Amino acid sequence: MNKRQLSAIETKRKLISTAFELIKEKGFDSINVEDITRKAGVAKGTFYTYFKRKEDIVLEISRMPFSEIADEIENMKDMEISQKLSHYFHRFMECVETCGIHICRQWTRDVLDPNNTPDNKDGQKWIYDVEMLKGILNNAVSNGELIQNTPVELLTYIIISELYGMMVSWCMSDGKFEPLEWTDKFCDFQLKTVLKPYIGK
Amino acid sequence: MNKRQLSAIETKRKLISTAFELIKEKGFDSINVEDITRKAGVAKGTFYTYFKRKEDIVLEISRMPFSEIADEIENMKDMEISQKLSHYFHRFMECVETCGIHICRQWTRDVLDPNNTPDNKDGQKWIYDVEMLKGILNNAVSNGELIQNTPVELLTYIIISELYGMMVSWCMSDGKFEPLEWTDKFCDFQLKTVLKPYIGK
DNA sequence: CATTTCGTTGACTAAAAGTCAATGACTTAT
DNA sequence: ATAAGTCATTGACTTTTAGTCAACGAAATG
Repeated sequence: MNKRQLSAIETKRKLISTAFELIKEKGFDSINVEDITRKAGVAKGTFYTYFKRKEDIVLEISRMPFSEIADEIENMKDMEISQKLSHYFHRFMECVETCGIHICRQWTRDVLDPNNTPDNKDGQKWIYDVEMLKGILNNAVSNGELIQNTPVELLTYIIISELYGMMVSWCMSDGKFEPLEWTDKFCDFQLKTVLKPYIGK
Repeated sequence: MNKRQLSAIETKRKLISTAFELIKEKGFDSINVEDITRKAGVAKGTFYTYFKRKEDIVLEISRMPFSEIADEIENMKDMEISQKLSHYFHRFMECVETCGIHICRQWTRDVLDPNNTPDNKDGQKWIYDVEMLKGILNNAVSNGELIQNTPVELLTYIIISELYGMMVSWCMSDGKFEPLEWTDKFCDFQLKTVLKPYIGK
């Protein structure tokens, strides 16, 4: 990797971290692209070298903390399904808290934005979550933890709904409650209930 | 009420129903304010007599179908809590289907939009839902259906999360599943589980 | 050293949201 | 009946900011 490529990566990194700070503090709509580029020390046009639309940077910002979760789950291969899912829930909400309300708000708005071009679809963490969860469940079916005719697709959507619902409610309520406290107290419980009919052996 | 006031009401009604059709068909971002006013047969400026921002009309559009639910619940005074909640879930999803994916998407985006001015806060169905649910639960506590120290506030948020999570997941998945089918199959079940520890007598 | 590549620049364009002074049909007062 | 006043309506205009692009020049290539 040569000097040019390195500085390009550095420029993009700088833009992402600057945007993270600015959005976390002031909110997405209160800042414009020039605020980001000015603070990052580059020209406005540079932003559009790395991002198609202003909105796209939020997907990248959130990808950072959330992507770690996938690796962590990967390392829990031999643990039982409820532990994996509990961990996933807990860490998801931890990331929600790390990102803060402005970024979670905007992230949700982005994913619901129909102008979000198909090229960005892979920037949608949403997709990964669906696949990751399906993987966890399918795995549990393979090794007999869950019975053969478990409705994996359906359970995936139920579980994801719960998580996203929690995040969205948190944003809507302007952060009135503690996301983590809530997950730890109630989601685990609900999780076990949803899975119970399908537990094998 | 004189002729002028009547025609003003009619103008607003026309704008709302025209916007409903247009947004349902093409999506909020694909149409502009002039598309709405042109089709409604009024000038652009008229839109801003009735709505502060383009976004505000979506809150009004969705208020129409959803507001009926409150009345229906009111008329179920003597029924038991699980029936009330089941009905609420079912009707909520019915309204989601009636509004269609474009409007549900934009509605969620609006409620999460920090530029949504405080004057509009009462246009946010969100608030009504929270209050209505709290009412149902508090009622059940009063008449002994639920035990005295039921955490009403917490349960309210859990139930709402579930509903909104379902709607948001539906929007995110581009309408891949049938909202109503889902609610009827799973939410009732989950609902009963969440309430079980607090059932009185 | 000549040539090409490509990250960077910032003035410029585009698009549509939102404004507001003027209008005239309708209401009210005399 | 007429004048005075009100207010819903109008559409040209302003504002804002996202997004474009031709030109630049430092670094890579041969």
